[in-house]
Amino acid sequence: MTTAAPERLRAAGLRVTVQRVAVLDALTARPHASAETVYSRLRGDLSGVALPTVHGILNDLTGAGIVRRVSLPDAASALYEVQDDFDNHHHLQCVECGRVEDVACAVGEAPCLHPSHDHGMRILEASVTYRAICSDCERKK
Amino acid sequence: MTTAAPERLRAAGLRVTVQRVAVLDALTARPHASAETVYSRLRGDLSGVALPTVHGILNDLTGAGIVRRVSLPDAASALYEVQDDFDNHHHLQCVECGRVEDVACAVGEAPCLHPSHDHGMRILEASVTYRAICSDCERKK
DNA sequence: GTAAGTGCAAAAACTTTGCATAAGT
DNA sequence: ACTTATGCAAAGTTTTTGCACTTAC
Repeated sequence: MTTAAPERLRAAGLRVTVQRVAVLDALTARPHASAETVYSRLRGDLSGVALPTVHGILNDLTGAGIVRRVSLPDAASALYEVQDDFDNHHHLQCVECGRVEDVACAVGEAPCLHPSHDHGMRILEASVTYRAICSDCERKK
Repeated sequence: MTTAAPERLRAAGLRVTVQRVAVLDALTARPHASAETVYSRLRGDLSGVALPTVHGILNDLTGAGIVRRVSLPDAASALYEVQDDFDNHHHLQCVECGRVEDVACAVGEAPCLHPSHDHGMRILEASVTYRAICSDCERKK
């Protein structure tokens, strides 16, 4: 069961504002959204939200660990998704249309993979990205 | 054994220019470089290279499969490295200083991992990124 | 000689910064 | 009340686009 937005914010020690709740709800409804995408969704519900504010909120939420920032090779901008601590998944992206799908990770806990040599670094997490071509794009070629 | 830059370009059907050779050589000498980094290295050897040209060259080389574009979560810009078809490696990045290290992949051929569900997509490649903290940065804290 | 690549300037896209105003606790 | 967040404008970065000029084949 997913925890509601206000509780998540309070638990992280952040103030509960309509904007933050709206961003979290928008991301919960549709993950893998860019700041721009979230912004355009909010414009329907909230009167005067500004794009820089959305960036600021996403940064705050990312810093608090509520949201995860995902950098995919075939996306122009950073994508965001709500962080479910117990759901360590990975991403599958179509190199043509940029569509993103979640893929369950075989191992339950993060980091789910271990490098052969750690170069003296302490591993925080492993993320796997699959570059692929979706059936729709394959057909168009 | 690595193939020399001009041969690589010709093999890919690209014209051999001093700029392209210089970019390839710079990337071979030091991988994980951004367009800006490559640009600043070229300024020493070549007279009038422009940053937009470096971007253009990197795009051409990436399109031809000679160079690989790497999007890491803790790097502001895209990084590039020469594509060695028989060396399928992954990346380990320090979240503090952004340092990048290569990690050999257990399996020799790409894609070295397979998603549990492919969502109807044809997988092209899998890339693994480890977020970590290097010993230098750990000490500074 | 013809097609392709480069140089540079200008612009586009994404994100951050700064400060007055507004809202949360 | 006090502190923190938002709105907006302006600026900073990274990357792309356009076109005259040059170079590779």
